[in-house]
Parts: sequence; structure tokens; C-alpha cells
Amino acid sequence: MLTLKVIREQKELVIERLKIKGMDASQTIAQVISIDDARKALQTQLDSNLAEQNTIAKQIGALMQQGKKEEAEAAKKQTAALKEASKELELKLAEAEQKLNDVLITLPNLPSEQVPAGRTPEDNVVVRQGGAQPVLMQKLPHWELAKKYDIIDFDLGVKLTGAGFPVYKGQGARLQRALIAFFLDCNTAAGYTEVQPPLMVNEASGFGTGQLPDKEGQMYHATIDNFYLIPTAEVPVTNIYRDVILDPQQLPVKLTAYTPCFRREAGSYGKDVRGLNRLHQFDKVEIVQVQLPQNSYEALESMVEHVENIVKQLELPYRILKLCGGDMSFTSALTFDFEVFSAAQERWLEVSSVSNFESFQANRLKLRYRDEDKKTQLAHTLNGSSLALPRIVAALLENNQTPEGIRIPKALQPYTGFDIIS
RNA sequence: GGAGAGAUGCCGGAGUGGUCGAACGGGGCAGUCUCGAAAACUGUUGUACUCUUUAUGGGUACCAAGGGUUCGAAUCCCUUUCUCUCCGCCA
Repeated sequence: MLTLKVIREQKELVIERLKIKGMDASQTIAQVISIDDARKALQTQLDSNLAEQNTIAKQIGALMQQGKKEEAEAAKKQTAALKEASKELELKLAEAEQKLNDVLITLPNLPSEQVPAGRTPEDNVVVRQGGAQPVLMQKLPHWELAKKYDIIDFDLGVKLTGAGFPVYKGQGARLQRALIAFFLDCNTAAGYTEVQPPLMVNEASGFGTGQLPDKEGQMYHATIDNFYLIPTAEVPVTNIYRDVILDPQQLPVKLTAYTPCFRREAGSYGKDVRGLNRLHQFDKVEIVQVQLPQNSYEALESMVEHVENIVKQLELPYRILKLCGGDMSFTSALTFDFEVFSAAQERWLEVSSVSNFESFQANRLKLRYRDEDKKTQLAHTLNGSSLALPRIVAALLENNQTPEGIRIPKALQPYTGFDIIS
């Protein structure tokens, strides 16, 4: 959520920047300002009403103590009208606040200056590319390899739950566990503290990171207890810092978490969802940082390098994209996507997305720190996948297929305990 | 799931209708002392909104959350959430 301060004080800049995300915000901004003006007027009026009520109440107290019953009774009558007016003002104020909030949450984050213009994924900018394309004797897609080596059973998952809930078996299950442990070790070695959060969150957490109210349909909802299955570890991990004021020496916060992720993915179809490409339940290791504003872009850079280093160790062909305004998420100020090339499907698969949210998330979370003047300031938050498993597995299987079996990259072998899937 | 007790500031903890944004203690911060530190002493110590003559200024709200009673609520009532104790169940 953008801050009112920015909207009010830098109106032109806000409108300008949101154009890069393909939005004409001028009307919305005008609306925000007029609602806020009304809100302020109501607040002022209500406050002075309440002040008067408080004064009278104190007088009544004093009169009672002096035993002046009749004067006290007379004063009581004065307050009736005030009370009624206050009640009405309170209602109107709450209404205005609600309205203001409703409009504010429709405004996406401002893209940073670095964000390239553009509307579609084709306009994203490739910033780096690495890893060698494999030369394959055979080009089976991963879902066929999964069947051939009996390591991932999609049909069995359908029996147990439904489409998009695969069962990993034997070396396939071990590969999952190996990747999770490998990623976590890479992250903790880089200074991230490992946490294991709940896989279900309450409503307040859903609001905190912006899944609610608008993306409600994307989450599985346990209605009896009103809990939501997390779509990403970002939700519980970032919400650790909801309503928190940090001392500057506590920053930066660097956390990593492995969790399964649950996504309803309503409306997906076709080759996009084939095999491991898109699942309802999948494993992901996430990294999250809370930073001082002046350090957040440096931190973003270091997160990108960190993820790149992991992908390199997996010996996969990859590229890093800087997302254009039109392809960025609602909450992001700058996003780098990682894609690995899946040799049999002959397409790039997104395996990580690393973003700086600046203060957009923090404003909604009320995540602040105290600056040198002891004033509270919004912190900056960043997160990224480090990494999401299914598409990494897809690429590993497809790119490393040989007539003898599927080779496991060196870095992973200590974790799998085998060097080939056969 | 049943019965009972409870939730107060950074922490501990007092407060059962007015003088309470909240005693007292600890912690933090600033100062005195010191070459420096410790100790001691003194002062200070939340968040948000808002107004104006933007100031070591005024007002309002906040004692788990939401509602109610009252001229007046941390204090009384209702609902919800959470914690603890006992019983039941259980990896």
C-alpha cells in the first residue's frame, strides 16, 4: 500500500510512475485526496466534540464530589446532544477511513527508476545468461522421465487428492529432500536464519502480505477455523514482522524458510500445467530480508547474485530477466526473474522471482524501525525464491537425461547420496 | 471437547467507576561524578491520528480485539481470540 504522504506530496511523480505499470492513476489519486480531506475534517470535528464531552464529564465529577447534585444533573443533559453528534461523526469517520483504504489498496506499488517500459513478457530485459545448453541424445519431457524411472507419480496423486498433487517416490522423493536441504544450506551459509513457520495462517496475516482480500480465490481456505493454507512462505515469514518496530541495529533481518506451498491456480490449463510446470502443492525455499531503505537495492542485488550462484551450482542453463512495468507484480518496485531452460520442452521455466517491495508491504504490515531521530520509519522488505523445486526438478530431469539414466549435478550428490537416477 | 482463572506500557507488576496514559520496580536514553568504566544520584522514556501562531504547543484515540451500559470505563456487561490450571483425547 502506498503511503498517503507520498500520494499527497508527490502526486505528479506517482501518476508518472504508475504509467510505467500501464495505469492511469490520476483519477484515483484525486479521489484519494478528496476522501482524505473529508476524513480530516471529520476527525477534527469529532475530536473537538469529544474534547467538550470530556470537559463536561470532568465538571460533573467535581460537582458530584461537592454534593451539588442538581447542577450535575443539569450538566448531564447538556451532553446528550453532543453524544449523539459524536456517534454520527464516528460512523462517518469510520466510513471515510474504509473508503480511503478501499481506494488505496487498488493502487499498485511504484516501479523503481530502473524498471524498463513495456507491457508484456516480451518486453522484459535479459540482464545475464549463463550455463551451457546440453546436447541430448534423447529429448523426453520430464513427465515421461518421471514415469520411466518411477520417481514421480501424477496419477497416484490424482487418486489421493486430485490433479496437481504429485506423489514423489524412491529416488524422486530423495531428490526433493536433497534439493530442500541443499538450498537451505546455501541460504544459511549466506547469513540467512532458517525458520519453520506454520503452513496455515489467519486472516490478519493474509491481509498483511496482501493475499487478502483480492487474491482470496488463490488460497485454500479451511473455513471451520478460518485459516488459509499458505501460497508461499513469504506470507508467514513476512508476517513475523507485522506491527513491529525494530531498532536499527536489528536490521537487516535475513530469513530463509522451506515450506510446501498451496495454490488453487483456478483457471490454468494446457501445456502450462503439464507435469511439474504448475502444481497445487509444491515445495519452495524462500529468502526474505527486511532492510533500511538506503540499503534495499544493494540487498536486492546481493539476493540476485546469491540465487544465481545456486543455479550455477546446479549446472542449469539460466537467464536473469529484469521485468518490465507491465509484467511486474502489483506489490513490487523492481523484480528479477530467474528462468532455467528445459531442454526437452524447449522453453524457459520461471524458477525464482526476486523483488524489492520498498515500503509498499511494510506500510500494510506496519513494519517500522526507529531512525537516528527516534522517529518511526517504514522499513523496506524484499523476498525471493531460493529456490522453487518443481521446475528445477523438471529442468534437472530433462537436461541431464542420458541413455544410462539421469545424472545428478556434483553439488547435489552429497545430499542425494547417488549420482544417477536409473 | 468440559470446568475454572487470566490478558495492563520494552519487561515484571499495581490499579475494581472520576484526580489514570496509567503507581512501584527493572530495562533503555540523557546528565552529574570519573582519565575511562562500574556504582551512586538526577532527569527522561509508547503508538497513531489531528489542529494551529510548527512548538521542549494544543486536542483525540489506544490497558488482547469488537460491541454495550454510564455525564464519565483499564475498572461493570456481552461476544470473539489467546494464555494458564484441572479433566478428557492424543503424535
